Amino acid sequence: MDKKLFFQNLIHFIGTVHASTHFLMKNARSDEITPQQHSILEYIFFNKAVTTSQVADCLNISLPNASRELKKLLNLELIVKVVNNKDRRTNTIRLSVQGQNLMHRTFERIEKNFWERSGEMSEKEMKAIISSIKILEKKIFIP
Amino acid sequence: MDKKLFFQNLIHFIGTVHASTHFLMKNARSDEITPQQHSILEYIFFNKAVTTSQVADCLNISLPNASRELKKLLNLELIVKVVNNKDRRTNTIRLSVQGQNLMHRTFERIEKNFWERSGEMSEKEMKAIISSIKILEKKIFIP
DNA sequence: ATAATTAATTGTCAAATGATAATTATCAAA
DNA sequence: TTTGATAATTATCATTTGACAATTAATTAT
Repeated sequence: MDKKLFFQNLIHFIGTVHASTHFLMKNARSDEITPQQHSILEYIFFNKAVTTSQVADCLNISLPNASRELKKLLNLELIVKVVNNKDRRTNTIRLSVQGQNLMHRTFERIEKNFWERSGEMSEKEMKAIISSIKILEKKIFIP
Repeated sequence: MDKKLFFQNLIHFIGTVHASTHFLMKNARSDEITPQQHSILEYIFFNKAVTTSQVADCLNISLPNASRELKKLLNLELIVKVVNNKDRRTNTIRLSVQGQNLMHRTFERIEKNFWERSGEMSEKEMKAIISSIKILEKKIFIP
């Protein structure tokens, strides 16, 4: 298989994932927070504990701006911040209980959108999808 | 398989795709355009011909703001706009040659980032990935 | 033919995000 | 222990994006 063609397929797939995401996100994001703040909370949600630098690096935000947004989230009490003992310049950031609740509520709305679009799904279909996801997560979209 | 668990896996996967996208996008986006304008160009790129309303709907932008961004892209000569004969209130928007070139250059940088991260990939691996993508595109991320 | 819709545009203001310089605190190495 | 590097913060300004009202032109329905 041609590498060029392979990559084209991949890019196309990423495009469709983004399009689907836009659809699933409709009316799903809490209006307490901005889109970027949602991305940050989502990132923390999946990674459990992160530093300011990690947020900046992984979401392509400058460190000062990441720090600013995290401060806002802290003021909203959606995250908690603890200074690391190992290296006291860094801090560990986690979701607060409120932050977790907010994300859960958001995911519920997304789930609603999802099932409305997809309709019923057989056991077999679900299993095929999950195993496809596992393959892609192993080889391409390393979590 | 539990529907709830199935959806959790799916959400997690979408999260990893987004994270990977952020990584692949590093230094890839042309600095002639803003992030949102890039999304719009990407959307037009994959859908060939779209209307202003479609851009607004699919990218979750209000119609006035979509119109504004498209006007900027038109001034940059990255898109072309033709009034539809069927319904003269609407217009068909496509990438200009310049717009196509810009996207191709962007994808080349993304591709470079991708192979740097992934290293070599066997024929067998590529085929497994493509067929996983096809399954997901058929059932979940309908293009 | 008129009225009611619809797609798109323009203009305006507020808010979010991006970029950059300067500062503080901590750590690591010479 | 001084020097240099790193993580994070604060402050500031420019740009981008979001929200909304008003308008125009074309279409559809009555």
